[in-house]
Amino acid sequence: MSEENLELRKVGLKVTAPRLKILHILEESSGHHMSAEDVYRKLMESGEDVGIATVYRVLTQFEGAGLIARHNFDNGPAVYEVDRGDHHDHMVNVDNGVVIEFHSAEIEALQEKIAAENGVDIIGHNLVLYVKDRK
Amino acid sequence: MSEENLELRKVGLKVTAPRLKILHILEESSGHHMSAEDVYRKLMESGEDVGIATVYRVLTQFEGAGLIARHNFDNGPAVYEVDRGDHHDHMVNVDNGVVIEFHSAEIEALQEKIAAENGVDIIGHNLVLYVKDRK
DNA sequence: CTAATTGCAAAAGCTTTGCAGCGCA
DNA sequence: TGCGCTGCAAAGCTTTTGCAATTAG
Repeated sequence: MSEENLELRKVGLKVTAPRLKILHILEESSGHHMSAEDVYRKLMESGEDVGIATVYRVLTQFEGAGLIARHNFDNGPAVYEVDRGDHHDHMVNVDNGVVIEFHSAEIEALQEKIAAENGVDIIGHNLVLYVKDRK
Repeated sequence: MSEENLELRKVGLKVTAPRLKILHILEESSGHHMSAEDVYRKLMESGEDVGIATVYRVLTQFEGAGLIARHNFDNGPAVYEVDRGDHHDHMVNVDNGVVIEFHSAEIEALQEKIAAENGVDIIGHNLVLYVKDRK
């Protein structure tokens, strides 16, 4: 029984061909962020017979199960990446579309401090820096 | 000549009824964030005859002119607010939808530092904290 | 006068949903 | 076998666009 097989069982999802294929695509595209359309295109390229609706449904389930993380960069479609537990934020280079991941414990600490000052608890956050190459 | 009238001229936009009305709605709803649909609904309530397409076009123009700022909170439609030049980020209370604005010079400084470390310049950023009331 | 602006309706882009059939456990 | 899962097509929601008529400067 493969690892992906186990990952799916662990989160209570039936092990089906579409789910395995989609999870596999996301794992091998590690480093990139994939939109539902990107995943669907990859499936088509592999000659797989999976509907776009299934891609959306599976991505939503994976996200709910904590297997993947969803991000919304400004406009454009939502993108996903495998959630390795290492939280990070993103820098999007608007010149070439390259996405750099980063993490700042200091920023996170400041966020907590600000939330505390307002009497609330943070349950999630979204930080994206839009950048350009320095001339 | 009204102030709004001047604001429009200053950014090179013709002074038309739809633009004045939309700018007015945004200014009097200060504090809230308005989606295109929200603005359109207000126009309808006032018996104004403005198309939703015009609302979208005008909001886009206002944003380009720096009169207003656009935000994308997770899912849902884009929302706008008058840009008073005071940059700030947002905390969205997921329990009641309340949006709190905040600003942290420390966080901004850290962002600049991180960008510098990666050899890029920040041209914009997006920071939203999703929070809950503390129990 | 003339380019900018507008309303309408249609279309586009992304995502969700209804439904009947198929397949995992 | 039974419920979950799937593909397809249709619909939904937000936003954009083509076009002819209108209007600001």
